[in-house]
Amino acid sequence: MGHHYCCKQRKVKRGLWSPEEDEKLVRHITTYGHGCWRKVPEQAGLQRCGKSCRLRWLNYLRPDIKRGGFTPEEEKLIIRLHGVVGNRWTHIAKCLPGRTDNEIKNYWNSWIKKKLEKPSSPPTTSPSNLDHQHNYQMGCSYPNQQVFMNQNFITKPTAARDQILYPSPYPLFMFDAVSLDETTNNNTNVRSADQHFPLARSNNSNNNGTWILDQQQQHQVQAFPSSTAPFTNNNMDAQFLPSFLGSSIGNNNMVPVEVESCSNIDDEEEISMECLQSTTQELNALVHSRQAQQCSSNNFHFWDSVEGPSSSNLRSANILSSFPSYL
DNA sequence: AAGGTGGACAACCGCTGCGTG
DNA sequence: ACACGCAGCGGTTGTCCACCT
Repeated sequence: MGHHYCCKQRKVKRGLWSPEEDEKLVRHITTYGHGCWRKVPEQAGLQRCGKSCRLRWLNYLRPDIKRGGFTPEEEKLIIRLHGVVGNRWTHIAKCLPGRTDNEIKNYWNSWIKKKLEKPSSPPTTSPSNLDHQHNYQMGCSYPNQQVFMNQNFITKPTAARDQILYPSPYPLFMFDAVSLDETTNNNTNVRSADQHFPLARSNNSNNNGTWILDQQQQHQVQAFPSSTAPFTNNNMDAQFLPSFLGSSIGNNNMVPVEVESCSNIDDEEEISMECLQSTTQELNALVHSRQAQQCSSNNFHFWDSVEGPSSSNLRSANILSSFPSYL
């Protein structure tokens, strides 16, 4: 595939923008607004694609762009929000005034991801130590999904592993803390979600699917509608849950990595929590709007992608998005 | 000083979803 | 219901530059 439709019609310049081009674009947009982006290059006298103009404006020329390095607070917020929404950079960017999705994405890819993937030194599999480590594995993107793959776990039959990995009728990205805790009693390598993640299921007796965003803050989050329970232990393994820990991915692939616990993140950032709540509510709305259609057709996905067996370079293993791929 | 390497950032590409006819 | 145009999004690639050997 080639250029965008609007770029095929005429010769367009590509690559870095010159100061003159920037000036033309800024002058045009500040005077007339962007209107239809496709017409912008023509009206502004630029040999650029409208899409390119839009990107240049949004990511660089906008007057409210905040320049300079990310503050520790911003970094914490990014990590936290990424734990909720995954790679949905625009959602994260909305919570960081003056920052663009592209900037955050780049920052994440170049810095935070490395930080989170940094291998513990030296790696240890001692169960007694595991409780003090903040490790998680490939395939377990977020702290609330983490499962420690020690020898005991790896050698379990696939079904048993799935039972540990998917103990809840809820998707992994909102792990059931209760189930996890129960599992933890039998397997010390599984950590409770609420130790690491601000989302934990409410203890209310009717178990109606209400989740609490950071139990201390008591932000109520409706994660899934109470009326539907599309997943049962009987059907989830075969239909929804890939046994990605099967023979194709074995012990050798499991590289412990160290990650900062979310519990270390300051909770007093009111704006962060508001933003987090807002983002979560937005996502819940999405879930609500699509839940009936998706769940009833057994079309729910838990991962956008799973590291395949051919991958040998585990240091570069991606942080996998745990978000349902339809979101 | 010159070449190699890796990180940071900017820009591009292709896909998706939405609005409209 | 369908096709099309378009904006927006996220992944990927390209480029620049600082640092290292």
